[in-house]
Amino acid sequence: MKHIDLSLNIHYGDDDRAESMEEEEEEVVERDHVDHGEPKEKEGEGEETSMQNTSVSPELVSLKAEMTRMKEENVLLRKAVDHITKDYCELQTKLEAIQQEQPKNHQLVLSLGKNGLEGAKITTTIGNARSTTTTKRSFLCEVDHDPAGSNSDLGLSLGLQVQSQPDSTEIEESPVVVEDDKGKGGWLVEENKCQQRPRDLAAGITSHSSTTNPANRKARVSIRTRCQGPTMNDGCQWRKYGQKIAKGNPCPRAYYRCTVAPGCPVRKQVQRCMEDMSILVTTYEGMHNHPLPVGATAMASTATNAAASTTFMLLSSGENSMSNSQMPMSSYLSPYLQNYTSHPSTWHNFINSADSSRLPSLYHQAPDFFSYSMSGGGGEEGQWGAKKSGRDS
DNA sequence: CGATTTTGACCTGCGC
DNA sequence: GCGCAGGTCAAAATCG
Repeated sequence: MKHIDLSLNIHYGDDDRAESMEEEEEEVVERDHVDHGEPKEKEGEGEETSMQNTSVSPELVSLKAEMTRMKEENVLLRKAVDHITKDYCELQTKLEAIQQEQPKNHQLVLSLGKNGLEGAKITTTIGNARSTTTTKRSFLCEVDHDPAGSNSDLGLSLGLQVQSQPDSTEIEESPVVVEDDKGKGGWLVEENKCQQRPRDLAAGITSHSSTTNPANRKARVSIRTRCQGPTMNDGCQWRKYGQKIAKGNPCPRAYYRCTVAPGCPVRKQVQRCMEDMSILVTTYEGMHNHPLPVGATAMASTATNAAASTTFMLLSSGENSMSNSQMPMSSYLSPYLQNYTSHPSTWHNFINSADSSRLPSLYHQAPDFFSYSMSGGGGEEGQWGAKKSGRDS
């Protein structure tokens, strides 16, 4: 009996990615059969005649037709991958340009303490976004997402843009911000009480304890994401060093320390949201004292290294806990994320091209992935999130 | 056997 | 000063 190899070898430079694409291809083929509602032999009609003449089984004919279709699909996918790779490179270039501007802007943010922010008029320019904002306690940072796509080529998907409000308009506290009802446990206050503890001094941990230089204070980023696993995969290595049950939330809070480099002061807390157990609240603190892994470098110069590393972590947060694979998935997911933030249609394409069963939360609650709150060293906080692109969580 | 996780104890800051 | 809550330590347990 003749053996026909229908396997498609698509090399995307990443095994998992290639695997998911291949699986997706198979799904496409199956879906096509259903959608067309006609025998698949029909497309290979010309061949079928000759095949019948040579008394070849219809099964072989259908397999041939299927193979042809898959080849075409393969070509399309290759083009898509090339296009995405090219976009990714362009975005990285723009990101670097933004990174050069960002220290200046970030310093502005850090120089404003909690009290200093109240009523302060902030004029910030990041990328092409310029805004004048009168703030009450916090400001919102939001990924620019232009549904019309007119502003899609600005690389703003990685930038922080102060969401403008007309003067005298107060910005509401975001529900994403981790802050208790007394307003004392949240980041705003914590920034003010951030001190270097003797134990940290003994351990050589460089806590940003300065009370006079806000820029030296620890930057903290709180991120909410829908995640089934115990934690998110952000490309960094973390070691759990403690767990506590915080008051008011039955879900334990886990404490992790970065172990990529010895002595790295970055820590993160992971806790499930009490209101919605599917939401994982991850809070990062500190700055990495080492180069981030490949997958975690793409956004390393946003507000903090931690903020950067988590931004694309969101995509990998599905079933994959960091413990089962340290592969920086973000290395290939970030371009999709970046595109999504400016191209909802691209995001949709990515979703369709990925194996959605492996990214359940990503697929169904994509908008939530892009919300995070952050607090710079000065006690102010921001939050950004991609605007919804059709699919509600 | 080394790395990681678990878990109770301990430390620190804050409010009363 | 005391109690509470959050955060960290470190020994024991577990995992690969």
